[in-house]
Amino acid sequence: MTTPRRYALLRPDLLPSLQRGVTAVAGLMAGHSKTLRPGAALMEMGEGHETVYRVRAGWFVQVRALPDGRNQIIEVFVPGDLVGVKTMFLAQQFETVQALTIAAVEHAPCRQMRDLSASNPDVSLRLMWQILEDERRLHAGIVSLGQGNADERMAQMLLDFHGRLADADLICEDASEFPLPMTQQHLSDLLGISEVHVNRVLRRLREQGLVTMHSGKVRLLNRSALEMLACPVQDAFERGSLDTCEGTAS
Amino acid sequence: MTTPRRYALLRPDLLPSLQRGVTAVAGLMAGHSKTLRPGAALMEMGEGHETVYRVRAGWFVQVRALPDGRNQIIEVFVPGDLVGVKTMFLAQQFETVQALTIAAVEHAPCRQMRDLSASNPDVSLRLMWQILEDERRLHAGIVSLGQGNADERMAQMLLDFHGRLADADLICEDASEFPLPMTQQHLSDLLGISEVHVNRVLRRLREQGLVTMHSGKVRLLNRSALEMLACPVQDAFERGSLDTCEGTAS
DNA sequence: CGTTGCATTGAGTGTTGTCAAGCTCTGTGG
DNA sequence: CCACAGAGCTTGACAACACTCAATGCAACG
Repeated sequence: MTTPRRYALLRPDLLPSLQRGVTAVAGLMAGHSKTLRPGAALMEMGEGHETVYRVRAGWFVQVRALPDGRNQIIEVFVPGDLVGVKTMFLAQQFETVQALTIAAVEHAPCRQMRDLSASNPDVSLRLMWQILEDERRLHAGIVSLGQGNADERMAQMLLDFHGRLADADLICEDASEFPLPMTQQHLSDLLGISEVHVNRVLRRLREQGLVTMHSGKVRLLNRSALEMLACPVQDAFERGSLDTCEGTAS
Repeated sequence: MTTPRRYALLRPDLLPSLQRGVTAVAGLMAGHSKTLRPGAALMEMGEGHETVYRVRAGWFVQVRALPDGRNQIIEVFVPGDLVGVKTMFLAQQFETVQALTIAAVEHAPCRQMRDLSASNPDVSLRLMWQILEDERRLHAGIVSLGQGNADERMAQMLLDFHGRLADADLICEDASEFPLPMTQQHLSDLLGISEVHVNRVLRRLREQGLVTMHSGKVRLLNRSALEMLACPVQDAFERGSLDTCEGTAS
């Protein structure tokens, strides 16, 4: 069997262990599920938590609310992601995790998961893998926020979601349309751009024939132009083998 | 015995295990050390790596180089940090880790560390803890880059380093001066601000009597004003109990 | 048919980036 | 001891990008 794209970065010899871990974690959670309405919080900032979740359906965001009313979306979770692995080890949570859509999760007690992971390296690897993936996305986010202008951030984000949904088998790899259940306000909080400017960037991309966005659906009209735009702030993994980037850079 | 501040966020019942893990990891690395000159790379982007390191002395930065010449510093490592835990599991590395100063590291083979962590939950927890700390700082970085203006980012960064050095017992908690072996170019790459603007921000802070920076030494002249400035983008842990923040916010 | 939430647009402002020059310090070689 | 070079720091002038404020459009929904 061949390595799925989502595990392309894993050391190949660890793949069997990870796959056993995925099964074991799913097994522990099987049968314990919960559904949430849009806007409902899965975890609240400032508390300790005793449960670890796996997203079965729907989208979630992890948001840091600043004392003066600003918000920063730190991560977005889609089906298949584990949520709350960190909080298995921490006494306190700094962010709120809330549903963007109608959503369903499975869950298991932290304590049980910790015990299982202590006795089963496969489970431990599964948990570690989730954190490593989170971290990879955080790195991408830092680069995007730190070095990208508004257009680059937007393009990078769109391609990132497209890739993640394809990895999770929620859309076909070469589908040009995919769901994005976020308002422009959400995008603003995710990209660190004002809401008004998000709108202007989207207009520009639309006018250039790159992307349209309507009622929660994104359509990528010119993927390669978008990749060109996002390229400077994308990591090699997302770029794939496509090295067309440094062309006419200053 | 009382919990050290650096472990304040860990679930208290895990503290003994973590401390055993720290010892076990140190034991595995004991005797294998290496020194580096400023600018030397510990790990290079694009390769696989077979070694995990622990910083014994000096500062390191993890940098993502963009194809058009821009750079983003993603993390900074100081003594006590483990470097390369991620790469124990990944086939490829996306960032370069390089020394800012003369530095010394201890190291152990990835494979050995992985085997040890599979058989010893204490070691596994020690590795996990490093990643969780990294992730906590990445979250702080995302918030700072996404929501903070140049002044806020600078203030947050200064307080962050002060706290980390104090946690690592490299300076006294209430010392007002600490080393910061970074050029303004480095700060620019870390904060996502142009080099010229970094200079302007520093001048402003100096003129307001908040901070001075000379030849790699920072002096915090008015810590509480700096905390006030950074407050919006700081997490509750860094703020401590100080809740003076939302005062006159719009 | 008004209300509500979200999207869109324009005008004006301000923070930050860019370009270009000059400065300070330090180490090196004459 | 001095001249020089190089790295890093400082400053000013100007341009660009992004933010704010404010108004309007638009669709869903009761």
